[in-house]
Amino acid sequence: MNIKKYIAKEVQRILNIEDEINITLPPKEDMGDYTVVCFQYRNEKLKSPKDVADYLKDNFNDEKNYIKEIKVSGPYLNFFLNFDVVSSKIIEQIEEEKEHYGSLNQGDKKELLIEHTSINPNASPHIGRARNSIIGNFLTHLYKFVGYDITRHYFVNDIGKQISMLLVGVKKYKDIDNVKFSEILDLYVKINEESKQNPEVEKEVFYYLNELENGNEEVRDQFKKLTDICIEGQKEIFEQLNIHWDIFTHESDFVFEHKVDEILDKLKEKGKLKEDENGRLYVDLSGYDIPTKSPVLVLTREDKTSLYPLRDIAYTIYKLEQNSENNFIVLGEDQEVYMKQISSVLDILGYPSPKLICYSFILLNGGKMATREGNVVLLEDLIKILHDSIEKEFQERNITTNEDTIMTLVDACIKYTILGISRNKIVNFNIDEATSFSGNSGVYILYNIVRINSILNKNEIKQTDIKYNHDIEHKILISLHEFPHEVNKLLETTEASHLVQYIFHLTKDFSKMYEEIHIQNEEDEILKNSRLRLINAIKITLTNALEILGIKTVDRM
RNA sequence: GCGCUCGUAGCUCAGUUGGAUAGAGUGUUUGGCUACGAACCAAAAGGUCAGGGGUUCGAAUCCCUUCGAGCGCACCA
Repeated sequence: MNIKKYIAKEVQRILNIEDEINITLPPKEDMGDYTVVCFQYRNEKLKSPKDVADYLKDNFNDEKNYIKEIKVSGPYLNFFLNFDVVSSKIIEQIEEEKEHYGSLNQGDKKELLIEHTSINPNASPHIGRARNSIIGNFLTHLYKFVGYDITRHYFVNDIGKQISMLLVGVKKYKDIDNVKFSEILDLYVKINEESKQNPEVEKEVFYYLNELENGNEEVRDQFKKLTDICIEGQKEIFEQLNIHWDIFTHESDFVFEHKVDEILDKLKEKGKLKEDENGRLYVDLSGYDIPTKSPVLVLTREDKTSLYPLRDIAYTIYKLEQNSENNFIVLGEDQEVYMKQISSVLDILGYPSPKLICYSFILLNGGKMATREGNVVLLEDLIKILHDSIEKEFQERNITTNEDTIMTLVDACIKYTILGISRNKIVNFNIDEATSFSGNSGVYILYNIVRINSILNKNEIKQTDIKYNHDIEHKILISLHEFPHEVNKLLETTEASHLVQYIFHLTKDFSKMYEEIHIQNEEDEILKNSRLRLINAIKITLTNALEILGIKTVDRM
């Protein structure tokens, strides 16, 4: 059953048009349950929107008896649903589909490849970087939910200047065999400071880079050792947020396996590879619409060692060869133009481009976070702070709990907060707000699901007739029925904040229902059961919605 | 300087893709735990939707312009 489609079809039939009919929700509940705005359907015969509304009302054939009343309110045509018929259909659909409710199996087991995070292996991730991971993780769960078969990729940047810089730092202040992940960030900040004063550091950095690209096995081992420590450390932190990957690909592989040389050869064949007076190789991208001063992309240094774009192109082609149809990448806004350059090169080489999901930065106290400068809030620190304050909340309430529950709440707080803000909006990170558990927060949502559980555990659901007699119940029913539309919308916009809004409104409505009407003490057996089934349906829908965000629920808290 | 993104309540953000009187959370003031968990609910106050112009039945939403913020603009990754 799809009530919107039902109404839309009938409107199309009456007006004899093919246009997509936009069905909206009226601004106030007492105005109706669904609205058709009639301005755009005026024609020769029906000159005013009110004429259209009247005409639609008079000719509407409600053959399934879903509609109780149709009211014309100026240019608006408002539909009041017949809940005696519709309620049980909505509830039964959710009960049948359970953990799949909301999915229309849009993916149909097709494969989908997504790359996200890919942090430089020189430090512990900060919350700015985590936005990438959390969005990537959301997309993974979204597409999985609608039936795609997902492969998650992580590009290990193990060959760049930063990692060489770090190597110099570690060698200087520490021992490469004994350095711990937790020490890496300090070492990295320290050596960056020093390289500003001492040009010798930079020299050394390039020395190791050169040796690496020239196949010096010992240097290669050292790079590998260092990146492995970092990647393992990062994985451990992301594990706490239940974020994982299937495939880790090392950037250096594309150099050692001469994949980058193949790219250069192909570009040469196409006549697009040029060399400047210093011996650097670059691609000429004139003809492509790229907002840079000069339409070129430099691929190698003077000594022909590869620059990042060249290795990235090789990597992207590797991914495209596995999946060229559903190929996603999550990148910060600073990479947007760069990605256009890469796409242009891919086009020259005859490849499509990955679908780019972009997001704006997270600012700290109004300023940008920079690993190099050390002014960052580390994800692991945020996790600790949240963990401790949640633990304290439990103690104050005299509730015994466990580590799993606390960590699920921590995870919910972080993801809910980050995903609640539109991707292209800058996030001003505030530690006090991030650790607030009241109002619109992940904890609020999980708390209300716990209240539902608490009632369901004490009462058995019997399959009786369904009836509701309260406005808030009707409002919730419509929200529940809207969920598959919401998921569909997500696939178009890939904007998680829409779903966060949906979750919050539904949760708030439940909370209101909980406050205003009896459930387990209701004497009318049919009403009581209907309400139990309603809150169970709310639980299923919320759980599914949270699953899409990558958030788990708890039974008790 | 040019390009992209953003500017909505004291603060943090929504706004159903151009529709009805612009909404939440937080903060402030106030009321509610002898009914299912008060990490909750209810009420009040709070707005020149950055400013100006335009498009039309209708604009926070689209176009132009000014101001402000973030990001980017080849040899970092």
